[in-house]
Amino acid sequence: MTLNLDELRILGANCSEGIFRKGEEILSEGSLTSHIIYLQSGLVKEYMKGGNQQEYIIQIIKNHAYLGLPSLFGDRVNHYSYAALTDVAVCFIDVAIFKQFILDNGRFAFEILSTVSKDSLNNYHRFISQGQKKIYGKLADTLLYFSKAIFHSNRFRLPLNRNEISYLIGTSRESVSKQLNGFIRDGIISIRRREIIINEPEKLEQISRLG
Amino acid sequence: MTLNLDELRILGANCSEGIFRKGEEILSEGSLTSHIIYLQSGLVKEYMKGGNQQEYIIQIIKNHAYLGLPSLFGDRVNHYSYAALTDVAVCFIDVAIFKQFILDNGRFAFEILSTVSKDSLNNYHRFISQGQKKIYGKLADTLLYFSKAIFHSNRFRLPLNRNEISYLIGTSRESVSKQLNGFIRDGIISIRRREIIINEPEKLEQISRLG
DNA sequence: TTAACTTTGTGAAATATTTCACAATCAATG
DNA sequence: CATTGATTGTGAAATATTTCACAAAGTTAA
Repeated sequence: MTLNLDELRILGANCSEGIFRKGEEILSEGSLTSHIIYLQSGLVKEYMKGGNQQEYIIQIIKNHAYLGLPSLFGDRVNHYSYAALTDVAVCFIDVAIFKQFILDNGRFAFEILSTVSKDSLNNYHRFISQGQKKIYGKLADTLLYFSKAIFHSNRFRLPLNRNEISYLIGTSRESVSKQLNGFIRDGIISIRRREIIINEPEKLEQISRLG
Repeated sequence: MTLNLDELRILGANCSEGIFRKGEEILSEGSLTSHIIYLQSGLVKEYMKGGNQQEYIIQIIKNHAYLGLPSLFGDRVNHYSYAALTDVAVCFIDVAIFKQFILDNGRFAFEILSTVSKDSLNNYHRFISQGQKKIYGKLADTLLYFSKAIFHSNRFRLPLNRNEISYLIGTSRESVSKQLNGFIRDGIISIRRREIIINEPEKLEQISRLG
């Protein structure tokens, strides 16, 4: 941590906790950013609302991360919405305090800059590689994303339904269904309800690479 | 500008100019970031090299912008390549100096953070909306992007060939060709060589919106 | 446990996109 | 200005994806 003791005390005094249940919306796009939100535990989806009750999912965020930094520093308004995929604990930090820390403490500024930058690199990379791929490539990417970036395991519980997966990779629910079952038929993965087991990660990597 | 006089003097002493001709590569991905590059004039494409001489274009960058900030703060290595689309003038700034400014000068840190954040918002938005669209939607987006974000005019010279456009939106050269000519047939745009005139911007907006 | 609702699977037809194979045009250079 | 190499256009066939219309499981709450 790059804040000094005084700063930590100030932060503690200006931070209030919040709990959200699975499915609840934490923040809605378009709202003014009065607080910055730090995700202490749980999984959150970052998304934009489209017309007719569909949405575009940007990324899944796991604990120990800030929600909406680019909106905070890039605009006066939140560009994305956030909803809890599991039960979630967050901490609301006053925006003015947070910004003052950036101005006063170079190391903190540097750290936040790093965070935003890493996030950008990761997301650009994901978007670019998905934009060029067929559905099987995109789905392979997504499964590996959950397996490697989120859960660090070949076995995990999918936090999204088929519809949401389609919002994440830009296809239709039905195509997700069919391709997922294609992977099952080929023995590459197993699914029981939402529990996923990746039997052949190498093969999935290969599909991801070849697109 | 948020640097003070001393800082500006230091910057001046540690900055060297560079000129690149149209088509030249300015920076290649994978290289260590020894200098940060400020684009003084011209247009640059930011891209990743794929296998077999194709590429993925992330965005077009115009003057008065830094190249590769996310790589600088997010990693030790450049993630993207940069090539001149027109003749280009840049300024190389020593990385150590630049980082020191961030640590020492909160307002400068804040400004750079803003820049990186705005860039993220813009690019995410572009990627998301493209990921969900058909070719005509993507192409409409691209034409509007050049018209509004880059050239501020309904009449401009395309800085990319058809292949590069396809790398930008993730389709094939032929599809770009056909769809572009579709727009011409519908009277929405006119093209002479690389000169584009958008005759019906509203219609293009509408196509972009409907996807 | 049932009833009501949400999520998922699937085949067939309708669309969209890519690929291939050339032809036509353009652009640059000696 | 002629030649060479790069860029662009295009139709037809091959693929990929979406859409529609249901059926089949799951899930939740009384």
